[in-house]
Amino acid sequence: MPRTADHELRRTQMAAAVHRLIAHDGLDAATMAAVAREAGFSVGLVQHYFASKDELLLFAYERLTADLLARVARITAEGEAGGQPIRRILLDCLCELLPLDAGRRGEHRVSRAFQARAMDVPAAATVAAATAAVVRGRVAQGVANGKECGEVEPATDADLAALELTALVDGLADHLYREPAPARSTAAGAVLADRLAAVFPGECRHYV
Amino acid sequence: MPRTADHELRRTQMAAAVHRLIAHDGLDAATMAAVAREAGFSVGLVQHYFASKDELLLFAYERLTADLLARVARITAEGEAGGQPIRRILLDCLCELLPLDAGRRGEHRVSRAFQARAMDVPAAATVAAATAAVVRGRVAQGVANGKECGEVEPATDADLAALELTALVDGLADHLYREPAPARSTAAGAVLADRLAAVFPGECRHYV
DNA sequence: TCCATAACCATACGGCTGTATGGCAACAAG
DNA sequence: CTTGTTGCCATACAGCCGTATGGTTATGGA
Repeated sequence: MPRTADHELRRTQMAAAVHRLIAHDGLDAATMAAVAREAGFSVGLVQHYFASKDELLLFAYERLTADLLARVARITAEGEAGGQPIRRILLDCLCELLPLDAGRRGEHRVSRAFQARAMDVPAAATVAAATAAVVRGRVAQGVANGKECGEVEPATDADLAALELTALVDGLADHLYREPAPARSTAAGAVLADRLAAVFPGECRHYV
Repeated sequence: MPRTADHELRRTQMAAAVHRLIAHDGLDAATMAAVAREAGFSVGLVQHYFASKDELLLFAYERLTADLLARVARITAEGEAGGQPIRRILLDCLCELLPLDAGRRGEHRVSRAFQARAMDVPAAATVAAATAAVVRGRVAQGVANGKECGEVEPATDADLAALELTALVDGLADHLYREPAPARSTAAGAVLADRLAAVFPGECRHYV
């Protein structure tokens, strides 16, 4: 066998270059030549690892959403380990989705660019829909769990509550990106906390 | 003077062509050549009315938001003329922003494409921010008016309520676009109506 | 050592882009 | 009926795009 390379590493490097380019200059800036330059490779090598530009962008999108979901999962795990009430864990998770610092602002920009692309490219639409469904499902599960432990009223519709909370955080993210003033951030946080408090009015009976 | 043409009409026709192209095939489909063909003109004529493609797209964006705001204003005027409570008027206005039929789905697609572009083009960002501010301001005004006539609790923060409602409708629009199932539409409508009922719990004392 | 094979690169190519240019046609004003 | 101006068009052009092609380099196994 000839020399070997770390395929996973290479693809990760190229996806990261795509993310950086989009975060800095938008989706149109992520050309093959620009991605290669940004990643420090030749155009030919990018072609070697991705059959087409579409495939490269799709991989970069999937990597982005996977990273985001992993972060949310980590926050959830930490909250559960720390014995936090579900309301608090969900608040942390949803706040993680807001563009509250430079890093998340960049991530939001990349995410929105791909979501716009998802309106034209079916494969990207699948990724967008799947990601949204997972997030909404996790929130719905949290609400359902809240009923078990007494944080949530039994009459609450978990799916409807999850739809409201995820839609709200999506919209707040857009507003926050347009108006990055600190006052806006605190307002958005207040709205989110208020709605979560409304859905989770009780205390977890396991800790009372 | 030589022969005259209706500048406003021509520009409107070209903006409409841009809208149709984006609604059907995305922002990248709106090339100069495609716009000219779609509008039934030559490329040179499009250049005659718009100094650059950026200017054309910006005009098309402004026209889109102006049309939308005009529709909202019309709904508001009709609701007031019909003696509807503010809660009901706001619900009609916000539902107008949801992609509930083919026409509004197309409009949503165009709007999102421009919003994505607004992340790269400052002039477009100005339009996006201004439009969002106007909508939020109108909702806040509605809440403030609701206090006057008894529909809203005096302790309600109008700006915070407006932020929540506009963010919610934005997020719901995205969810609805991804999942056009009728069940999702009714769920989104239920969430919106529920939140409006929470902000406007009272009845207008002018009609009691 | 040698060599098959994968990693990697430089470059060429056709196609499409936005814009610039030059010219023709039509109509209001004199 | 001219005439100057504007509406309108066809085409040329430079540049960038994604992709195809051919070649060079390096290395794990025989």
